[in-house]
Amino acid sequence: MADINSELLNRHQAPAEQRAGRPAAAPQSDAQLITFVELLFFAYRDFTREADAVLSEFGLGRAHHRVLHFVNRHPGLRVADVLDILKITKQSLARVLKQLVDEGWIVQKAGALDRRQRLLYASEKGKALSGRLDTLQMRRVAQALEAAGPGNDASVARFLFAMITEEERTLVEALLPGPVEATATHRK
Amino acid sequence: MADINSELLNRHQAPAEQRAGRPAAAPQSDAQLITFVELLFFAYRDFTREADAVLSEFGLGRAHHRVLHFVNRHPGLRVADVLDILKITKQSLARVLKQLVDEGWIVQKAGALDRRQRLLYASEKGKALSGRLDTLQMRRVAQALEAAGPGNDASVARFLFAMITEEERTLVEALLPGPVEATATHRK
DNA sequence: CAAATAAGTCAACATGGCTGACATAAATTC
DNA sequence: GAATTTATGTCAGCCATGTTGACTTATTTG
Repeated sequence: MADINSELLNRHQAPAEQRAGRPAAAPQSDAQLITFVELLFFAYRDFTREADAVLSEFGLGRAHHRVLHFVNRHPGLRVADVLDILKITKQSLARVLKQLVDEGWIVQKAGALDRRQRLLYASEKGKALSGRLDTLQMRRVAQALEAAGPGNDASVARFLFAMITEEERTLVEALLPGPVEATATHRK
Repeated sequence: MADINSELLNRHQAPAEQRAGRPAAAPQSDAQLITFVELLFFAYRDFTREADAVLSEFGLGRAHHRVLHFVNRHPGLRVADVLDILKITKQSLARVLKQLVDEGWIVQKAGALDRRQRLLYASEKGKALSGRLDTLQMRRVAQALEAAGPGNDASVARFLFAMITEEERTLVEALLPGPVEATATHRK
């Protein structure tokens, strides 16, 4: 892995303007947009790292984390809700959910109104683990928001929110702790 | 999936202040930080969707995309470089790289100085596919940057960059088309 | 009561990670 | 020049997590 840095440091690409026929009036050059594409990959790659390491101590994976997280944040979530949030199939969910229930991270209760429903709740143990993982990820995010600069939280939130497929945005907004526009603490 | 919206819309959680003993001076409330954690999940989930769909038309997956992308962007990349960028094992890479080479998306040339090296280049066909996928993802990013607000590009870039594990940042910066601080077109 | 719905389950398969062990060719070092 | 290190490839197998399709059970609803 020796000299990847030295090799690459002198390889910054030519400006997009001298590439395909794109007017200079474009809001972003291709090179700038590619920067964001690549940053998203790297950011997400590392975003999940610490949590994955903790999870593996308990014989759990990222899939378990996602289920536990949303169940913990939304007590009483139905199985169908989780499927809709994660966009995975019932069978994929079944595998990880079964383990989470068998090992006591999540408990199921029949719905009071509709007894076909299995409402999901994090157990004390589940809450503790979910909280621990949340702490790791919140710490990383907090640090990154600081780097973004004070007063820029809402911009970052709007960016991430707009990355979501349009049809999904109302569901996501309903799931979030609060409206996307209210993520700024320092300024509006 | 009927009533997830109505169920959830009234479930916004109590402010973090009335939770564990955290001073009010904290730069971000827990709820706000969780918002970013969740937004990252949803944003990335959808970020990869369109590209995955195109890739599957060609019998390729996300792993192929990542290799092809970085090889296309950095012609002459060595196998060891790709491993270091993607943080996967040689055997994982071998599987997808073999297919990319066998099917003519990527070509290998022995290094001129060190003939043990297999320098990787995207073929014309590979460049075309990579470009097509880049276009999809750049379009999505451009739209999201617009939503973030003009002049906020650099903030978003700094946020994403700071999400990367510290030790990896110099390598990533070397790979990007330009310095992270130069992502703003409208203002500094 | 019939039909629709919520959830669970079985079987099989694909993708993309992983480990460990070993092979080959070329470069480097002694 | 022989020995070692390095860059890459490869075999074999395992694991996690996604997929499809078909079918069951309990319960609610029309």
